[in-house]
Amino acid sequence: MTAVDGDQKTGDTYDARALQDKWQARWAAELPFQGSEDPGDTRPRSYVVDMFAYPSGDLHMGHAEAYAIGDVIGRYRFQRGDNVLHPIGWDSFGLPAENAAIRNDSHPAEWTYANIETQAASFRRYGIAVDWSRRLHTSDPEYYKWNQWLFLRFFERGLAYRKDGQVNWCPQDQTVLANEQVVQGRCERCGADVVRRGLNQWYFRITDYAQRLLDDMDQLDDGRWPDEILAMQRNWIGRSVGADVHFAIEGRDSPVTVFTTRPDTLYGATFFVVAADADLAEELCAPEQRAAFDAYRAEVAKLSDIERQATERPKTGVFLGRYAVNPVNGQRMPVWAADYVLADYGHGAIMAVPAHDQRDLDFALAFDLPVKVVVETGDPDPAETGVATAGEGTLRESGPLDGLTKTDAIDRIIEVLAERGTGDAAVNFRLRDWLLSRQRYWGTPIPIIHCPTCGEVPVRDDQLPVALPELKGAELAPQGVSPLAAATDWVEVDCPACGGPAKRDTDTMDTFVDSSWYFLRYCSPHLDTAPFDSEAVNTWGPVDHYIGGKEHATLHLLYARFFTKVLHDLGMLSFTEPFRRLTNQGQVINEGRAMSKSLGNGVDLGKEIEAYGVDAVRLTMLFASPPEEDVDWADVSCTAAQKFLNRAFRVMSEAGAASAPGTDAAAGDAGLRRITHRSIDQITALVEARRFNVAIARTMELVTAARRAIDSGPGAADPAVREAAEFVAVALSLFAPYVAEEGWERLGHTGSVAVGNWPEADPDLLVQESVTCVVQVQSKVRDKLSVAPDIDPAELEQLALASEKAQGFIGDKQIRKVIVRAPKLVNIVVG
RNA sequence: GUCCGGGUGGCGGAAUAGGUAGACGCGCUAGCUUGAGGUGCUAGUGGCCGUUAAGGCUGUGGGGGUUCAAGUCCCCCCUCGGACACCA
Repeated sequence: MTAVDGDQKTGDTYDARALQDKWQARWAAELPFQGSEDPGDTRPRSYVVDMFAYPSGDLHMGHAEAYAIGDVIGRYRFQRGDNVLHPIGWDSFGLPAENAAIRNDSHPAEWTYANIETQAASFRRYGIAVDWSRRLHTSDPEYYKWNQWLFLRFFERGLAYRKDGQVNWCPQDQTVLANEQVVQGRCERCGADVVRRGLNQWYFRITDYAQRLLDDMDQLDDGRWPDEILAMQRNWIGRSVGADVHFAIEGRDSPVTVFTTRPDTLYGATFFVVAADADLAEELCAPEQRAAFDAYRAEVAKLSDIERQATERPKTGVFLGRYAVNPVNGQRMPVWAADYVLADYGHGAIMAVPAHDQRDLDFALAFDLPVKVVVETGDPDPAETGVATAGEGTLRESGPLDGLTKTDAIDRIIEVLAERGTGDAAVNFRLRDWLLSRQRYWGTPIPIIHCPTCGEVPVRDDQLPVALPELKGAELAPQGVSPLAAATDWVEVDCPACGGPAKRDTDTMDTFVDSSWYFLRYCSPHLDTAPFDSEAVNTWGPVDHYIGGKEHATLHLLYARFFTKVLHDLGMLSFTEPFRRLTNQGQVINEGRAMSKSLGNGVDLGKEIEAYGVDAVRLTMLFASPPEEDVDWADVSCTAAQKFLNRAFRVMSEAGAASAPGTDAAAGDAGLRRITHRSIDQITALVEARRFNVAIARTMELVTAARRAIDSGPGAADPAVREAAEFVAVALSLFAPYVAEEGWERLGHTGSVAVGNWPEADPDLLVQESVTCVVQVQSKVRDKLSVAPDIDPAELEQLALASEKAQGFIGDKQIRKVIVRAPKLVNIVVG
């Protein structure tokens, strides 16, 4: 029984389950939430997108929170009369389906599509106002075909390429991972320790867009995206400014370049370090050091990322038996290989300045290398203290830089290097290219054919999609190479260029490719000639409001921005940023912790809905805290939400029974009307500002005011009561759509409340008859006066000074000053 | 270590062009309603002092400062959470 039992005394209550069934059927029949493509439709367009769901099972509390927030935003735009596009889809490729298929000896599609249906039914029950006709699934060939098409466009532009490299390998999932998918040395998905592996893999050249990804953030700041996300992306992109310096290496024809942010310390460089796993280290190693180097390299290769990144780990390395030459003073510097230098940042080699860089100092002290102070900072000698000095100071023992400040020295040395042709100003980014190959089955096949004579040959557009071969069960078991490799019939093809025997690429794409552009596909989800209709996308897009979790700060949200810029450059989009506004919902936790099976503190969404009804669950989530804050389910009460909804429902019912729609509100009780219009004014602003918890609080106040008017005021038949009750229905349609619909019907309306009913507040009714003015003496409140809102300041001052209570505190003290802020405050300063 | 957020009643949270701190809700207390329980309704509820009362004092992590006035602005510190983490 989902109803709250009523009895003779409490009057009408509603049965949540009956309402859910009734209105779900009505919405399904009447389709009030479709986006219109009619060019003659002049309503303003709103494009609201929730991050689509992964079909891992049924919806859980986290979905309930996120989709409730997106739904309020979408429903508000519907109420404002916009032409709203609020679509829904599924991110349906990915590992869990594959693992389930291996367990159950089935095909990943079975598990995937069954879960999608379960979730779709739950979404309908949850009452989200979406356009079901645009539904998409990324695992449909009609969708992933366009992943392949887009890949080929990237490939043509050199933005998709293959290279050998040390890649992140998850030994559990038996696949490589992008940098963004390695979280603190572990696989983002399964938590296994990631190891390094040398492999030849496909990459997207996201680094080409590093600067634009930074620059375009000025379209996203000022509260449009959370500062936190922008900061995380900025850090992830990691722009550093400094110089490239070319060092001659004895016995090598060409110099080796290093990047440094401290070129001013060049005279303090005492040794040179090459990343141990870089090809350069291999090349520079002198024969007599070969054995030591090989042994060291083998050590390094064994380390997991976790071990490698441990902060207190002592510095290790090996001398390569070679010398570099400092371009400014001819100093010979021993060349070492070490794993604290990263192969894929900068040039994979550094000049080491131990006096002014802590890592170099640690290394120097470990291997007894010289420390030379060239910036006098006033701090004690690094060689003695073990603490490098990185602050401001004055240059010394640095030739032409002597006496300069750090900042001036940086500018000067860059000039010197440039004059001599041994260096230049340079910028470096921490961002790495996006590794997109995956050695797993349930994803988009990479549409490339490898031909022994022609090399990498793209599949022709008219041959797309390259559909997945049918594999299932044990055939999908991870083996370190893609399961696709075993499908020999599928792999072995003729080369599209020369016709000779060739092989398909057997890797699939990272599923983040799918999610990098799905929000564009919604605008023309059934188009079969292009990934999306540019005109439709340019009309709807960019997404006005995007809702989803902040765990995607440096994953999906970064990739989607990158894709949008590339597609813009390809002439397919008019805009360069995909999401105008971003809201990150908080998590639903329980008893202070994330819900988890091991803690046994999970809360089942289905059971909560069963017990309290959808409306009460939605309202509870939205009222508990601001959308971006976490909600602790142990701290909230669905019962309270249920009680409030019943109160609201009774007000709507009683008003509906006592008067008819269309009643002129002007004749109604003026006091209640003022409250109603103030509510309209405030709730409008609060919803616009995404402050749903406060908007709900104001709705509660309005219900209380209407209740009072019915019970001890002008009575249920007063037109002002109807006006209040109708706005209650409209406001609740955002948060608790079922009871809002039913209440609207009780109010005598036919059709849905959900679209185009948002009222404007009447400015005349926003003016209060009287306001409370506080009278302060020495800034402490001593009296309160009821005054007209437009009271003359001089008159107010006189009233305040005349206050007996105020006089009691003034006594015989002299009045020094009177501050009047009519009509709210008067402060009398004595002394 | 660096970078972001936060610290307001017993609890979730309101209030920032500086101007009545604690809206709304939970919980709690009392009363009405009720066969009982719940629901519903009414009143109260930051702390301290005060015989109930009237009233007073105090109060937004701590300490300074600006101001007639500070939860809000400035400086210093403490603390909690998150992200990144050998990025040269």
